Amino acid sequence: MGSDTGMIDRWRSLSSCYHAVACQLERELQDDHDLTMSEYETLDRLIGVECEKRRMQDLAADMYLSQSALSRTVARLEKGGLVERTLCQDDRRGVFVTPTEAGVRRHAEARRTQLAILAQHLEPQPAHA
Amino acid sequence: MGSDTGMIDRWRSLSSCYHAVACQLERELQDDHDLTMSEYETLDRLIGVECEKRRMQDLAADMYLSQSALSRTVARLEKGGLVERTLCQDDRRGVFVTPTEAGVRRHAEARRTQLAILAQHLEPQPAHA
DNA sequence: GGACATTCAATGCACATGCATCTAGTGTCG
DNA sequence: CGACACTAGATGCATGTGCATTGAATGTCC
Repeated sequence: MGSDTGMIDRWRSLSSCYHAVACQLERELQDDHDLTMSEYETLDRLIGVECEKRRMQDLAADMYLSQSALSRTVARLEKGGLVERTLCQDDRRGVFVTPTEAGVRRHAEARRTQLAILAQHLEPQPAHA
Repeated sequence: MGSDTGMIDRWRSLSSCYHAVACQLERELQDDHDLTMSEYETLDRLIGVECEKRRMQDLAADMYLSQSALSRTVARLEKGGLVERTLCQDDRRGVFVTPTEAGVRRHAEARRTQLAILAQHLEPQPAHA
């Protein structure tokens, strides 16, 4: 039970740290760049990869979003002109998602906001500088 | 920029760890105890304290929930018979929230689920056993 | 005491999410 | 070829959330 409370403490600090960062990210990405955190993360996954074409499913794999949430997130990004959805010829069930030029720009801008916020919250303890 | 990517990595692992735990908590608390994670957390804050009377505002203070979300969470708990809301006599704007007997029981049951899940995810790295 | 700012909690509203379902395209086995 | 299981992604629906506002009670200043 000593270990129980230790575990709970770790969970609480993990949770509160996460929420502190997430809330601020959500707010500032929205205010300054008109992006949801999920939208930013999605763009980020699309751009941080050599091959700039990814199927929905591949995206979903390393994101915390459910399949339906991702589908709608991509729909929003497309509506905003930040990504394009194209049918996959090999397997016509699949959908390729590619960032547009505007998407790349928006991501670059938003990234600065993200870095600033992360620095603010995560910098103090440079576990492995 | 080396430090940037380190920071981003830390954020990603924080985020993915949080979501892994949170998703499972959300699901199992719901399925086994008919509780939202927020509802459980609220009960937890009410019970983990000697003085068993807390104003909404005090609750909100050490929770990640917004004021409105907390208000509705407490409303749901009350509807489910797990807490009671009573007017605060000193300051009649305030509201005291107290767990009912059923609330205490439900919390105790749910706590076992929580501990099991936390152990599963957080135990592997006993940073300070 | 009376007007005005402030605080606590509740509520209208818009929205992102997850679950379950649906549609369409693929694979498989006879 | 034809039936049936399976997979990819979209969508209906219910719900939990945050922001902005409201309503009531309190504090403050003259």
